[in-house]
Amino acid sequence: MSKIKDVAKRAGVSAGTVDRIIHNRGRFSEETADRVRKAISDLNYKTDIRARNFSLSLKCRIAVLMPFPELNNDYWKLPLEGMKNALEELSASHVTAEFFHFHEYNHDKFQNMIRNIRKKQFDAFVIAPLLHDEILKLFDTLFDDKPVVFFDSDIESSPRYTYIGQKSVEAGHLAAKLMNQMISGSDNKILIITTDSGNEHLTDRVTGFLEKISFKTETIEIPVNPDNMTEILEKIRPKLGSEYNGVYVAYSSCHYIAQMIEEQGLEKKIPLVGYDLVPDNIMHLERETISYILTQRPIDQGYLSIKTLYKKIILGQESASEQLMPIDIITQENLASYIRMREIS
Amino acid sequence: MSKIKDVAKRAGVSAGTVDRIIHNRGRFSEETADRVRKAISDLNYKTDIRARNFSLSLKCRIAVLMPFPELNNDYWKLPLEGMKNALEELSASHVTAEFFHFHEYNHDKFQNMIRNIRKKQFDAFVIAPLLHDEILKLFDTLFDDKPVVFFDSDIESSPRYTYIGQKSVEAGHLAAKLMNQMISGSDNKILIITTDSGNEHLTDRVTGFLEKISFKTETIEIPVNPDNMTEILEKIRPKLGSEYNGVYVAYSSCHYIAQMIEEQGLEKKIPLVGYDLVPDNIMHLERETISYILTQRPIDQGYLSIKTLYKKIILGQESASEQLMPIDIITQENLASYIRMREIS
DNA sequence: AGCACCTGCGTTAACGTACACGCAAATGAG
DNA sequence: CTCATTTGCGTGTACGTTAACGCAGGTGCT
Repeated sequence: MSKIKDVAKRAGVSAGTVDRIIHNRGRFSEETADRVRKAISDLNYKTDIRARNFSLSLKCRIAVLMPFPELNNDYWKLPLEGMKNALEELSASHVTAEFFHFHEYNHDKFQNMIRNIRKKQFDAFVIAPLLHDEILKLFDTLFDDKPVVFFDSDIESSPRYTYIGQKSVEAGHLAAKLMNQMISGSDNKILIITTDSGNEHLTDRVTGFLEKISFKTETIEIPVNPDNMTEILEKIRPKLGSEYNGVYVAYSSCHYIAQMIEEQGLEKKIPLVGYDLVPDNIMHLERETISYILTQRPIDQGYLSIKTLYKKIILGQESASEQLMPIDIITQENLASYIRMREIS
Repeated sequence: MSKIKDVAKRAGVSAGTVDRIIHNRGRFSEETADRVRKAISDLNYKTDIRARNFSLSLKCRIAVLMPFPELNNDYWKLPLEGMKNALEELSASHVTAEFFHFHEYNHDKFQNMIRNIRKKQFDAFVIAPLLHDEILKLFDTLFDDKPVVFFDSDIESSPRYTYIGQKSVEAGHLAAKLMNQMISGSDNKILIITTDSGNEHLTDRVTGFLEKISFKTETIEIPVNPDNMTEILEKIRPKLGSEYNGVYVAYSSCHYIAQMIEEQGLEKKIPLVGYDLVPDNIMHLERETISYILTQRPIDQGYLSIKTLYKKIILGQESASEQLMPIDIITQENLASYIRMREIS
């Protein structure tokens, strides 16, 4: 391995000059630059990243903007867990993060949070961009040219660095295939449950499902923060097993239905497909009141978000502009193996 | 962040002494050691890993011992791919590997390979320990105290550092559940295909399957390197769809059966469950002649094998002694998302 | 007592890069 | 022709840890 001094000697200049030419800073003549560049390629010089890191003692201070972890049936705890894993792994590399949480529908508090972020210095951002418009405005006023990673959902029109996430239409297709397979006979009806949040993932998961399902369907939209949840559920209860022969829940609230199925003594008789390995869903998978849970690796999404910024800022390695997770099928039989995996990090 | 000199000052000694005490090397008195340890905890001193790496300029030269990549229907290309990804990511950290491939049943050539390995210097080993006894002998004569990672299968009695792999009985259970779900009626028979290799994973996958399958079964053992493969297949062909109502292949050769199913025009009529995303299986998944493929993330196994050694040798971070992969269910609908994932890293 | 050896610890160079500083030569303005 | 400014490049130091080296004082042996 040749060093910067070797290059300098070969080009007949000093190490300082080589450094200036490599980083295109300070002043130098084009002729020397050519000689130096030739020497670099002759010797196959690569700057020693360890010495570089040591010398620069780069820091990577990340601000994470995402909903409160306990929202959506603890869903947001999952990417959070992945981020914490990455941060621990990289703690020695001076990668740190500060977390800023918000409610999806409280714009005032969001603005307040942004004011807090402005008071501090960050080198990069990880964001679940649920509040499209608010986030877009920040590119001019807050992010400057600092790298921004979106996870969970994307704003394609934005100058973000990378999106780490999911393809939800495909997930809907898969859910429909599993449902089709579990139900025999033709005169059946599937209940689809979603919310009125306007969340793109949810509409995509429903659209995909409808494209491939072989049975009649009926869709119920549950409000985001329902004050009358029991009432809604009670309307569904009597129809389970009679009118509805299967249930598809497009988000993490699947366990509510599982609970009712269990109370009605209909386990294993009503196929139930939902999303996300949140604690209540795990419990019902174990009892087989939920047939299948689909996930797009939220823990990995969190992990990769931090890791991607580390690679860019500390190692100077670029990543793909889109990193899409596979759709995992989880059922009673492989659940344990998934939960074990979490402990690996 | 306090530095080693701060600790030294506080304990009234020099930096060299602190270093010796931290690493428990050289000579020092217990009294000074106590003072220094107190100073370390008072100041919450952590050795700066970047400075440490820079100073030591640690190298991690890994020898990888595994079957030739093209064996088992290209199966071994998968962990190999994961290792190459890790090596590229870590190239800047002076992690390098040399690959030594063997045939599972050629002991002479294996010994020859070992002689070649002895000629060079390695800091760590990654091994698919298919030849149990041969590998066990190497702990005394080759590995010394260097860390050894086993992947794919394990030798629990050995002093290896970590095992990265699979739980195959569970995979068999899952395969049976999927098969049960795809077949209605009761008077059915499932064909089970395995080999006579004695490979533990295969027997476990069959055992697990038998524990949970609801139908009659018949098992055919195909020799490892069959000279009469066509003959064997032709015996099966006429029974497909008549005698056998489903096929379970416990290893990566599933595509042979898929091919026959296609030729007989029995697509989607005969459920077929197999293992591993090798190219031929991918093709048949797309055509839906294979219903489900199960995998235990061989690419990740390779990736983690290298990464684990990097963490230990370069970062000084220990890993769990067993890292088990989840069992992934792959079908036509989520296949694309899995293949996309490969390109992330 | 004399000598060899051991113990505990301080000193120092080395690792390779980045960057601030400043000198000398070249250039330009008047 | 002089002085100020710009250009091109060399010098030197900092970054924090490691580990070789060696010194001073103590211990043990003959």
